[in-house]
Amino acid sequence: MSDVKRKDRGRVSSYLKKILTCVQCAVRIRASDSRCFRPTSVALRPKTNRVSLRDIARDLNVSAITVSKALRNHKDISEATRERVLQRMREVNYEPNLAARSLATGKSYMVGLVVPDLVHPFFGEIAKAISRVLRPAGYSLVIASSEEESKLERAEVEAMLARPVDALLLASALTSQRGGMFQKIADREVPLVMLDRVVSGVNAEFVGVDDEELGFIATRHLIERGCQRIAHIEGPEISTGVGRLRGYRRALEQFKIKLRPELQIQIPSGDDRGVESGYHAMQKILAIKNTPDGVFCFNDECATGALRATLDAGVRVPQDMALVGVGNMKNTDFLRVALTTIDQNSSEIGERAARVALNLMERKGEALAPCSTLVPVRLIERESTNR
Amino acid sequence: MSDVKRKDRGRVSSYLKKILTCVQCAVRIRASDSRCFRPTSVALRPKTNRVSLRDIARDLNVSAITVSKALRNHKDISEATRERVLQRMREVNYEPNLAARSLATGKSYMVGLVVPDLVHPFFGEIAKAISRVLRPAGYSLVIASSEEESKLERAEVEAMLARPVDALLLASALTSQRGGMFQKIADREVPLVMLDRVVSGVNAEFVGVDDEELGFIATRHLIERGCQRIAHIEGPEISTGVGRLRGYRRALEQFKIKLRPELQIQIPSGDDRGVESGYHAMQKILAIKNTPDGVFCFNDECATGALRATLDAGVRVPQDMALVGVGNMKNTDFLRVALTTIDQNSSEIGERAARVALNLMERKGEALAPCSTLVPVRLIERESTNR
DNA sequence: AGAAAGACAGTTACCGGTAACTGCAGATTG
DNA sequence: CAATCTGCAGTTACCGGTAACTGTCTTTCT
Repeated sequence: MSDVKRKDRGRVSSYLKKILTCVQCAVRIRASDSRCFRPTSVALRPKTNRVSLRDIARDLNVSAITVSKALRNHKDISEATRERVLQRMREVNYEPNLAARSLATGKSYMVGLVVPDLVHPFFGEIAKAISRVLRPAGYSLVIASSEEESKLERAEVEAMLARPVDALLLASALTSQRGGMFQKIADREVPLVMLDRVVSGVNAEFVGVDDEELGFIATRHLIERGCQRIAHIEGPEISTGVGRLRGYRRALEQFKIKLRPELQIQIPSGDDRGVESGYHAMQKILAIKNTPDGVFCFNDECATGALRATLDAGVRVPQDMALVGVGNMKNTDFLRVALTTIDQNSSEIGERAARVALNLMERKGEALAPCSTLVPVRLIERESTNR
Repeated sequence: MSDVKRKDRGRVSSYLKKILTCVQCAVRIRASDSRCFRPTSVALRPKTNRVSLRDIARDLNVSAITVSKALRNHKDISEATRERVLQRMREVNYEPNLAARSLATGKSYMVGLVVPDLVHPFFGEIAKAISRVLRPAGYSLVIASSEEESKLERAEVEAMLARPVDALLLASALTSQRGGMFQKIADREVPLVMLDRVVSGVNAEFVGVDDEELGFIATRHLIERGCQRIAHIEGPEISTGVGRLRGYRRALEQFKIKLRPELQIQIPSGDDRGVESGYHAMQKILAIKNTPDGVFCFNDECATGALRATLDAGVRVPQDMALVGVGNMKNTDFLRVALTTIDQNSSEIGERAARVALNLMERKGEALAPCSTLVPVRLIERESTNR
């Protein structure tokens, strides 16, 4: 009741005022002040002291769209006008406000990247490669680190969606699809590319390596080097850890080596303390009777720790113990014993992911079935398995 | 002439049309469609399928500002209305469009970070720390890598200014102030914090270490360990390189050791090929007659290369040759010979820089004189100087 | 010569928020 | 009991761009 009444009132007054306002505007336009709409109060001053498109328009006595068109090399602007506009832009150091453009066009030319750890060179390389591809296409990269925490990851992803970003690249720390984050991304129809790690139940583009194959190659290499009792320092319960474990098992199976569950030692999420975790895991492995003679380590960090533990225990590498890591981290070739490792080709991953994202952004709408892009891995043989 | 004429015409028609339009609007408002302003053509459909503030307003039969105020916990909204609004927001998964907000408020809640190399753990740590501080304050980090190229750096900085970002953190690859980039930043009055490296002639906040002090400490350590002939693998011509060199010289001077210019070998910008550069520089040093017995290396990468070259040449570390690096890179404690190094406390640098940026953003306007924030460094003694 | 097409600039109404002000009922005050 | 204050919602006019459409004037064609 009262609702209706209020509305009614509002309607009538709005009707009258609108006309009045318009008359005022027209009068002010007559005064040839293109910024006439600004209220007389101090209210809305420009918040940033940057040149706007309309400033240039006013200077040149043309309309704003003319300037806008000239800026974007739109066709129906004469060469003379365009030159005049561009000249003035240069003079006053004009730069379009991307927030405004984003609002008007619905495109922000920002791409979000969320990784579990910025410090890890693997993700650093990926970020670098992505940026290298995206930049020439006019996109900026907004990077966030989730610190391997699912809560933070969700928060960061939501912030990115709010920006909004035109596409999202995500190396997820999540072990499973929960909390509706992926649903939200899908609802917004923001192109999504999963990096390095797949999350079960999420139907999105993926770019990374075949971790099972990787685990297989690493383990087979140990077998070929004559290892009989092969342990595995196992990563966390994300797709990479699980995949590598599966590859390890498949290799043992294929070469008819009996699987001994006690030779699988799992370490927690392998960040800053990866080396330490590897050290402790290795100590456990060394304590097993009928000691293993080879270890496939989830990554180079824990392999480094494992190497240290082994040498500290007075066990020789590679003679008594062979070690393989993953990641081809810098300096792994210059540890006390150079480390055999699997190179994941991180910059290739980044590059591919960026290309996939670009494609998705361009042909948005006609959704093709999401694909996996698997980048080949490469075994790098060094001292730690050289026997 | 014709200009005036055109204007005149335009004025009159605009006057009439404006009134007509207004009448139309009022009529459509009567039809109680709050989105009445959308033209009848297919023209401007919402570009993103996300819920807007007005959608919620329509659903709840309130006005847009009411929703906006409720969202931001503005005071003059009743508890009941606020709850109703928030409830609906939750239901429809509303998230404000930050581009729109940015346009309206002039604040984007984005902070730009430009570093020379994303892969380098030093900058990775800094980025992580910055993000850790900025996130709780509601800011996102937009990161770009300049790959140590001044051209790229300028382009990235301009892209950031265009965004626009609320503040800029910059570890510049520039050796001097050229090209007006800093002028542009100053004109826009975007708070600027220089990281790690100062650029001569730029008057801005700086957060980093005292590189001269660092060089002094490193060199003094070599002297204290009994080195007599100390070489320096010198970094590029940026403030860090120059500062460390100066510290090296000051230490020699203070301890009355004659400076031999041939013992200073400069390496180019020390990125991906830092190890390699260090290797070659060390080869040159080893070829000098009256061979040095200690080397202060610009950073850990080149120290790693230097270490390798030394061992490859059959020279013992630390007995015949002591080495000091800078950066406390991961794994430098586990090279063939654990490396003595100077820790720069990168996450402290990042944290401080972020805080400085936050302060600048808050009390924008009342410009205080820019300060230098110097983070203390720490010598980490390891095997490579243990004699 | 008159009609149709083309080149080019301008008008309008947004995109989705927000600041500042206005309006109104009910409470408080002089 | 009128005047003022207060609490709460609404109106308006932006922020700085842009798409789609509308007019002119000129050129070209029939």
